[in-house]
Amino acid sequence: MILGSANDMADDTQAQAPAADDEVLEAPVRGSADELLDAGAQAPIDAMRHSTAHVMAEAVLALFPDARLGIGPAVENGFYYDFDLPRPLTPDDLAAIEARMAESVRADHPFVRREVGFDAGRATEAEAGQAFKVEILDDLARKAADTGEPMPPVTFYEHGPFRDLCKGPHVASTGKIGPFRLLSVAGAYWRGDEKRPMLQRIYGTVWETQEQLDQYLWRREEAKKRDHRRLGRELDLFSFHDVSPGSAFWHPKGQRLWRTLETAIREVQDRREYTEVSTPMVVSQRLWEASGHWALYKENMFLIESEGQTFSLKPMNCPESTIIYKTHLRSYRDLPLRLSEFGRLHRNERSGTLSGLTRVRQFIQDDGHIYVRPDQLADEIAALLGEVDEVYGWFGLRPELKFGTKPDKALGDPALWDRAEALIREALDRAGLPWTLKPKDGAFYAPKIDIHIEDALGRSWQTATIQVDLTMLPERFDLTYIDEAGQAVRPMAIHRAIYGSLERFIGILVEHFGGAFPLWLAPVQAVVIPIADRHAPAARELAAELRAAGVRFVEVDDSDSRMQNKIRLAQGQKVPYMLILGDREVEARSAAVRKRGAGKNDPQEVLPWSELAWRLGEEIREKRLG
RNA sequence: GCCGACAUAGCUCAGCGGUAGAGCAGCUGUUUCGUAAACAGCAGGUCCUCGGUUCAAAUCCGAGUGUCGGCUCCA
Repeated sequence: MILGSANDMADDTQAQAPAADDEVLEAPVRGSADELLDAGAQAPIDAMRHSTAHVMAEAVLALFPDARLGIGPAVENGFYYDFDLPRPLTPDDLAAIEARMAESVRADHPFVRREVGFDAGRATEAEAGQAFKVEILDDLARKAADTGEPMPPVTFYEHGPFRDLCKGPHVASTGKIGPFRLLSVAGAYWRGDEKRPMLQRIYGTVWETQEQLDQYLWRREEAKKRDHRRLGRELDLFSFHDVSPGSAFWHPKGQRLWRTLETAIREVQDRREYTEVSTPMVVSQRLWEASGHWALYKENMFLIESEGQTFSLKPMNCPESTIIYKTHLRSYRDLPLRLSEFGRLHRNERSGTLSGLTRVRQFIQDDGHIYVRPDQLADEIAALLGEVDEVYGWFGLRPELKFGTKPDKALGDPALWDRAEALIREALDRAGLPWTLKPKDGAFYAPKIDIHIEDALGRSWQTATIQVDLTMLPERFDLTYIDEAGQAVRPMAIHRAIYGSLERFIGILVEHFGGAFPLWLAPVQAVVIPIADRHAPAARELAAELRAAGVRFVEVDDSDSRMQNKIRLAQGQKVPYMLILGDREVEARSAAVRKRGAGKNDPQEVLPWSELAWRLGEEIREKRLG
């Protein structure tokens, strides 16, 4: 069971995971009034971004005098401000707000800081009908009362007609605000609490120079072009349909990606002495009661009634792994016992959270459960980090490790936690890979290492996980092995996934490569292009020779299109190699090799078939990135 | 789940009360061609679904479904 794997793993990164259009907009830090007041304005650019939020609030208030203000911090690439408004905003409204903002910038109002006594500050907001601001102040007051500290003074920032409760800092005047653009409107719960009112959040971006703004908008457009949902359609990899929301239909070419990845990780797992298992997808409620899922995860499970019994589609593999463990009495000599499983999982995610391949209801996980003696744990973790390093190297992805330690709510003996954390730390250091600490971010039953990767656009995604389970599987399922002294002893369990969810991983790879997969991974590795019909038989011969050499996915374009059109099509499908055959090549049993992305003036090789087959075969075997 | 937007041919989109359109893709024919689009013809639609308003609905209104942007959730 990979708790927190695949979807869950992903879930942890939702805040960082960008929207499809590459928007990286972070939610405000949730919690205390202090944090709500912190505008996120640390760097100078942030001060300008936060100042732009003030100017936007001024514009909104001018258009909607009854608007109530939430908060408006700077975020990565821009800012937002939350408003309670009498009606939903339209794109026209955004244009009107932008126009108002431009006026305020032109007027060059100075930002003026005012400090007033708490009561006066509260009265000011109360008179203005700004209930959310009053709430923030009341929270501050309550906190001061609780800690016995004196009531803090309240600061306002004013510019022109606008005044806002704010810690600052700000730029000197509105004229210092650079080129900006309002981007979108979204719903956002007040203080991030779904029980509180939903406000309208306007996102915007602002930069020092027009060039920077243009560059940013260009990057958003580029990101859209490599959106895996778009490329999935254009490259005919997969599709989604309303008959099964949140579950991909894998087309032949997408399935080839899946197969290639599966074959590759199996090779690693065989080498590392995993044994592969497969467990049922439909599982009785009784098992989930034993594992604790019924109490804590039932909402996310698809249930099936049959003959008076309740079953569920498995959302995780872990409990069933223990059933296989328990089919034998295990000896200390059997450990580590590495059980791998390509489990097909179903999780009934809330409808609004689904998104392409990155947040789905059905996915396949390259799951693994490793049962170890305590003395084997450190070595095993080190080996798993080695797996991650090797596998991510195939794609040119640099794994970023995050070490999550004991959370406040945790099961098991604290001494065991300390020990497990020390072992993880040791293993991380031994691996020599950079890692960061995320205190209290462990699972409730175990500390963990989550693996994040950055795609080509620098966006961070969580994919893999390594979790050290001292309690849950071993205790709940009463796992034991017989030690040297003949005593029954508890093993430790490691939950791990390297790709995580294949769906998500493929989605990330599509975006990472922009659809231009390296040869070893490409669903169409080469297209043989006969110039005229008379070259088609030779083209088919070449294709067969390539397949025999391990280039599995070769196509022959023997349509009656002209060569130019065939090249254009193959280029659009991002096929790594176009092999062109005319009279000269057929005569010499060679092919003109046009590589993906080659321009008019790039030199082009003409290679004999045998050499071509050998070269491409080598490129595949070495998983060369090209 | 919540807020908002969107849903027209396989794809990208136009049409926004008065007989459903384009480009690309597809099919057929002609063409056999040297590095990113040969030419011509044909075919292709419950305008997401259900209900309502209207003489008349792709178009206006309501509900549902799905998708998108966010928020929330996320063992």
